[in-house]
Amino acid sequence: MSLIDKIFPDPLPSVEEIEKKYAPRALPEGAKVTRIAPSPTGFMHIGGIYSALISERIAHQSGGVFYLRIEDTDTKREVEGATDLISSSLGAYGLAPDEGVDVSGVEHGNYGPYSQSCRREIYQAYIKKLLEEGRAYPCFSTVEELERIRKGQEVRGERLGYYGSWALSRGLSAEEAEARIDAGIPYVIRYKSLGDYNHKITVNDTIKGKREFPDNDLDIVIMKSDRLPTYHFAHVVDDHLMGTTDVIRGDEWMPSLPLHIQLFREMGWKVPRYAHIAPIQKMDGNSKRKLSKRKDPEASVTFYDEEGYSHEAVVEYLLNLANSNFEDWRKQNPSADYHDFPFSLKKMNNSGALFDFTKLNSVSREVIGRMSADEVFERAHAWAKTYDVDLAARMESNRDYVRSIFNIEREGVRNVRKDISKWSDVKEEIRYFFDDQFSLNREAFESQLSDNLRKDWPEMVRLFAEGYNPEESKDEWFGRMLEIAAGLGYARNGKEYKAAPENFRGDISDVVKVFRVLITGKTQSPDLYSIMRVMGPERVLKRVNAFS
RNA sequence: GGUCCCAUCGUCUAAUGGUUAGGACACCACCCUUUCACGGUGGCGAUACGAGUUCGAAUCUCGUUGGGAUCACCA
Repeated sequence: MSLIDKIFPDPLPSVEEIEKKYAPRALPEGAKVTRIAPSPTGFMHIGGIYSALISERIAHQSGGVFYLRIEDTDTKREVEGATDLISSSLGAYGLAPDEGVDVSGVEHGNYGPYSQSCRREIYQAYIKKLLEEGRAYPCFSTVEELERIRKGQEVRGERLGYYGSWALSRGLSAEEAEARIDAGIPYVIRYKSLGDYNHKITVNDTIKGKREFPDNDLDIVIMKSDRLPTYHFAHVVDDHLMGTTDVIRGDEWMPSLPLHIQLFREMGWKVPRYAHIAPIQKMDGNSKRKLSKRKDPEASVTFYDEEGYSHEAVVEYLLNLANSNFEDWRKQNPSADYHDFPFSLKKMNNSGALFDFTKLNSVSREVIGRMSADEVFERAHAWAKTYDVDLAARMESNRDYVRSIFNIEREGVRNVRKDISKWSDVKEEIRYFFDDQFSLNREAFESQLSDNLRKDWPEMVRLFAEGYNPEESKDEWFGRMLEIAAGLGYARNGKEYKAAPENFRGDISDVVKVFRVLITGKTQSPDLYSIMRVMGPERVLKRVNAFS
């Protein structure tokens, strides 16, 4: 039995068979095939959505295909249910792939299987071929040995890695290798690199542009001792077979680009276009770092769900981060679908951007500002059902009431009020409309008033209650406010007051403030007249007369 | 340490050798106004530093400084 038979004793498909099965895709000219290839670690990073969004746009904008491939070759890190999380997150953000595993766990597409753990034989077939051609070899170095090599390189000031004379197993004879396999010594398969470190290769990245690197001369591991491929090898095999035209991935892969290109050429395959995207970062002290799974809650997509950021808002924010001209486009096309925005990889910046909550909130307020009251209700309610059941119940039993609260300064208004940036804001926004959640004591009330107001409010309240007509129009209501103001020595408007403050006890805004605080408990609220109409006369009078 | 990369307002960025260095978010002021908000107008605010090339540099070159990525049987 030869060395190769000892490594692969079981029958493997031939590479010809495999190639035949994965026929080139019949796609129109210019159509791009992209993928999102996450590891099922049980964590969905916002950067994953970012990269998926970019890949999805590039594919679908060109009439191509966007697919999902699960990179589960690291069995140690794998977490159960992780694939579901990936599929459902993509689905939720409107990024459902054309091929790959969907939310219900069913696989679609003709280029599968789309989980690397199910493609073991495919990788092995190609590794076997490499072995037969003498382009790969088994390596028996232990971790300790590797560590020793590294130390040796360090003390000599030499470059780190498994290459040249440091590549101990490279020169092993077939007999020696067989003997070790027979002895049950664990091994990996390494690619025998022919690259010359002193030779520079140039790569052309769609985002980063032309880059020069020393060629790869490292004999990297292509098959681990668990007989699964490493990322490097799986990437090359899969993206070839699955017909990826544009590999869009995080720029932490940039340094291994010479290796990947070398591998593509070794296999005799067309090298895809590469686009490396810079990570979303965060300020940590004086330096920037990637959004961290451990330290930053906002790194996880679940955070946005919990906070109640709408998916559109997150998408628009991300789009904005990727192509800063998106916001100009949005201004020009306020009601257009974001899918109509011409996304461009070239417009992406090649250093990472800092995540900015303030901007996210702003984008988000705009997004919600575009929604109808019904939409706001439905969306907020859907969120509340999972994240705030009390709120959900309240909304359900007061459907029309809450809907009309949402409609204050919304539909039919020139400029929509924008005070909700996420669904978790809703609770606070509607709280004071409910008697059981509204409480205001005299002290709290008076503490928000000026000295003059503290003296005058009982009279204001008396006058208000006296003339209150629940059916009055906004103008009538305001007319009465003006009368009350004038009668008590308050200016009719701020201008008048400012011109001669010594002549007045305050201005109309002070008068309104008394009622605003009585009715809402706050000095800030939407249009008071609308609030009163929504609340109804009973509630209004009760609150206005609370301390009289 | 080796390799590679990056550097414009606080943040995201525009300006591909000639602009009063533009916009958005945030902040401030004013206007509108029934407080707040929305909206409108304006303001604050940047080419990291040092040389060089050029009539002219944010832009090209070199250096300095600062920052990032990577150097696994992880992806």
